[in-house]
Amino acid sequence: MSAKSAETIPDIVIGRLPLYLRALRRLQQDDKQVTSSQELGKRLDISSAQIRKDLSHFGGFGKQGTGYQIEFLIERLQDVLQVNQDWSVVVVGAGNLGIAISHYRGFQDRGFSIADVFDISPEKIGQRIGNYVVQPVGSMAEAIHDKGIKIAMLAVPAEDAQSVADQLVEAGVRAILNYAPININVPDHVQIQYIDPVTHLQRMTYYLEA
Amino acid sequence: MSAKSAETIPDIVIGRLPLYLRALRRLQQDDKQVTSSQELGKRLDISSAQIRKDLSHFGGFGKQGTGYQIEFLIERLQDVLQVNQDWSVVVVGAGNLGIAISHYRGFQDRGFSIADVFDISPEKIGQRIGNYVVQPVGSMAEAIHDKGIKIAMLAVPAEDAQSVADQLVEAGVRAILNYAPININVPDHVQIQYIDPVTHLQRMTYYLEA
DNA sequence: TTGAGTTTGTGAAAGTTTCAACAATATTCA
DNA sequence: TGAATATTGTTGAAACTTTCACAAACTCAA
Repeated sequence: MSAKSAETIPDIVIGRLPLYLRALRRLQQDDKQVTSSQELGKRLDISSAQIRKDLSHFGGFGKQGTGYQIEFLIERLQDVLQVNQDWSVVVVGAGNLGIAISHYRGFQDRGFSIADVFDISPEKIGQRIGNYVVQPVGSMAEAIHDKGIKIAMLAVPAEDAQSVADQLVEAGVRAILNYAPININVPDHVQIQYIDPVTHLQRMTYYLEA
Repeated sequence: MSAKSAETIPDIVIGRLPLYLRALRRLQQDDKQVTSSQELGKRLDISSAQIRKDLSHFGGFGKQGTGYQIEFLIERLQDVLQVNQDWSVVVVGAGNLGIAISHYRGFQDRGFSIADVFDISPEKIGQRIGNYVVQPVGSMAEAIHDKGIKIAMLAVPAEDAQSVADQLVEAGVRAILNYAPININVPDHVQIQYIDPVTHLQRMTYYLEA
């Protein structure tokens, strides 16, 4: 019943909230008004008890006998995750991957806008990618500082990832989504997440019959 | 000391093996011969005890007082994950994302080769993407069957993802890496993994100061 | 050869996460 | 209205995961 804002919420719970949010928005698109932990759980392949417990960390969002008002729950989750605002993000690296990221339409309506795209290579600089013009890495720190940017997506070669990450942190970035297939060390006050499709593929091949 | 091949290895352990493998290959590129659980742990931000325990599930790969022979450990992990062979993979969806995936050079030397790229839209079919020519989805099942393909990467719009996944499973695919921002239901004998950068970003914004 | 210094593999303890079950409350419909 | 049905939030137990701590085994230098 009560919001337990004093305690620390387990990170694993936080990690599921974006999945709930994504599923809820889809239900909303299908013109549904109300859902239940059971329905949501079925879609997400997560137990209904888990979903109720996760949500209960933030207060009583549901109604016994009825379930959850989708619109209301979406708003609450957006508040919790702080995606009820728009975050400006920079992309570093304008190779194939950086270009694909910069073209991706899916960030906008989920809380993120790409502000600038940077690259180190002279032949990339000045190149147009959609609405962006590739900027030199040399001007990155200033742009991040001036625009108060806190989030970066890193799409540079693995060899350069640590050094670029260091520069980003130095410039004030507090969250990095790293697409380079290498681990990066950042200070405790900086968030880091990884995207490496090959690790997912390798995790699956373990279970395949040869 | 002993390989406990009879018991089931926790999936969470399997999920870390690709990270170990990735870090080891990087150490190898730096011409290192030997490493320790401590060194690896420092790079990966995982405790050394965790790494030793994970590896011990598969047998004693290390030597007391010395550590792990990098080349040997890489081979063992590749065996365990079944990436000591090359897996043929199909890409479905030839939009921005599918094109970026098809161009990505990073699959090849980690155990995966793209065999074919499919799309449903007539204006995409026949289009060249690097070494591939986009094939119609109509011919997908036959190609998958004939080539014995077990793995697919899904880069279609969210609306189409479930239906395409169903077709893939029907055609014999046993592992799907889904880039569409939606949950998909597959039978128990089919592996599924997700890539949705926005969920990672939203997980990080929770921790940022507004 | 001996002793100091490493590092593994592992059993037991501590910590974390999931799940089952149920009282409380709401809805529906006869 | 009242019985049948649905669904939440929560408790406590079960399951799972990580960490601790140490004997055993190896290296190296004196």
